[in-house]
Amino acid sequence: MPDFDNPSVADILDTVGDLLEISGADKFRFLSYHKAAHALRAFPEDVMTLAADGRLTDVPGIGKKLAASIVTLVQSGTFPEFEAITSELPGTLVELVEVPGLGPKKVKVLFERLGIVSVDGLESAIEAGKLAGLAGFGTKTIENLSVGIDAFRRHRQRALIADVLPFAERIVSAMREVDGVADASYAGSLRRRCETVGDIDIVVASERPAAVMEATRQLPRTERVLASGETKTSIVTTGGLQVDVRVVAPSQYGAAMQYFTGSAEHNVRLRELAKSRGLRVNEYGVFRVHDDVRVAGASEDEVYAALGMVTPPPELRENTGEIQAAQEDRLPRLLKLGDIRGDLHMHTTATDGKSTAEQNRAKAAELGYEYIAITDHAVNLRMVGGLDLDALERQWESIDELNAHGNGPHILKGIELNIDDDGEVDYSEDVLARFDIALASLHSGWGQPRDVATRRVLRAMENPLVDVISHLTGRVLRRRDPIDLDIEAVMAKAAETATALELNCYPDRLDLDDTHLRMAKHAGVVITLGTDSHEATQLGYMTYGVGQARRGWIEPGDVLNTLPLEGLRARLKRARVL
DNA sequence: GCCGTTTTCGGCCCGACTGTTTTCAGTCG
Repeated sequence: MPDFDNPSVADILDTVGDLLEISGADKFRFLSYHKAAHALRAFPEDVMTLAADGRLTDVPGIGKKLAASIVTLVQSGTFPEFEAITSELPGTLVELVEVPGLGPKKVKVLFERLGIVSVDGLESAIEAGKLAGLAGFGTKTIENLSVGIDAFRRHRQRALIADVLPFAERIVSAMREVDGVADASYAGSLRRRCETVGDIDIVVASERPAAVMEATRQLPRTERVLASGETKTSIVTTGGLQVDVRVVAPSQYGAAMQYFTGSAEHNVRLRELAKSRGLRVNEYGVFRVHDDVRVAGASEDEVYAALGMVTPPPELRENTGEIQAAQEDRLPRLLKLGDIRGDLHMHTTATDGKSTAEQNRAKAAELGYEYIAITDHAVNLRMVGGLDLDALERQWESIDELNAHGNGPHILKGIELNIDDDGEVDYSEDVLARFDIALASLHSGWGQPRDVATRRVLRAMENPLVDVISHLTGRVLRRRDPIDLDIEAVMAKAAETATALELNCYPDRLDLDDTHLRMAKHAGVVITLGTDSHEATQLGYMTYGVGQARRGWIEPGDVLNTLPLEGLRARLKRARVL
């Protein structure tokens, strides 16, 4: 029986949905595939169990038809609808839809008229001038497609941390079950909490490496074994992700973890430092050069101590000042998930969210939060039903009701405002004054010149009732480049006006990035963390934001929502004028 | 294709922006 998990089934459903859309199928038919895929990804039970128990229809969005298809899929590796659509359209068309500027309709034209089935094919066709004269493809569109292809190439290589981390954790669990294994962990960019990762590095401590190598080759979703030797095996998963598993003796585990966690730059600097002390560092330990005696290696702390420093947290290991800080024992005490007392950015069914305020509060209670802010879209974002004054009154009333009755985290009345072309926001001052917290963000104008875009953000920060600028650059990882902003000017204005900047924790945003965060800290700008959750389960995305914050050297004192509720209120910008 | 139901079929959100097919389709969110 083929091995499937929720993401791999979801990926197949998404492919069918995309191909159906390209083929011109009914909108609601292809959307139902995407809805089912999305629900399956977030569903807390495994698809194989659900299929075996006949409970797939428990997943919202999966009805009788899709349940039967999924059962067939997990039993046979395919299902009739998948076969039918992939015989009509090549599956590679899906990648073309990923190119910014290309949607299903244009992809269909490219396929039918020019036989283009891939991004490479599209690029060749553009270079050969074959698109000229094609209906719907003017000079400007063709020009934009070339840019889109570049962006596609630049962004597609690496996987999002949120897509990889759960899989890596399952591999680690599997490795720990292998006979003779003393310890196992993921290392590399994943352990450093990079926002995207190119592969998964696993380090295993065992005296019986052969058993570990065998277990690696047998991992679920292994498509291809690239290499498999005595202590190292590399595989490629069905999702195209490379996994490298390395086995060392338990006494070498710390050195191997240090070595494979990197970064390369961090390790180079460390080895230079070791050499100056008459030492040598490799994945097996720290050795004295003159007599080759091993002086450390069982633990990372031992390795770093041998080199005269305390252990820097993995998130800092980029050779950007952490080694000197570690030598001087003045490493920051980085933010931890447990420091977060509430989530300051989420949407509800009042706009484009899937959960109610009450459901979000229930999830927040699970997470141990003291408060949350409901921050639905403001009126000018009409495409998602942004809230007008009447809708606001209704929402405030229901929040008052929830806060008065029932227990759970306190709900703050928030809003996500739109920064318009002049840097103004959706409501007048008297309305803004009635929120507990107001975020403002860019939702348009992605191609604007730097000075124009920057002016909008600066203007918004001058509003005394805009507390936070949310997802500052608007980037979407692997999909949309950040808007071109004068970040320095933004930081200076934020500090001057006491406007907080949000670290948006949604996995494909993670906006601010690590560099911006360090800039903010340096400038004395306060940070908020918000998940931008569109359904209650996504409140769990906070962990990815905390990882990013740590990469940005952020400490609890830099973050507003580590404060208790009254402390938070007192520190929001509006407290100065209200 | 799912869902809810006034149980057997109709509803499923929609507006702004872009480029171009100059009156609107396609993309985006």
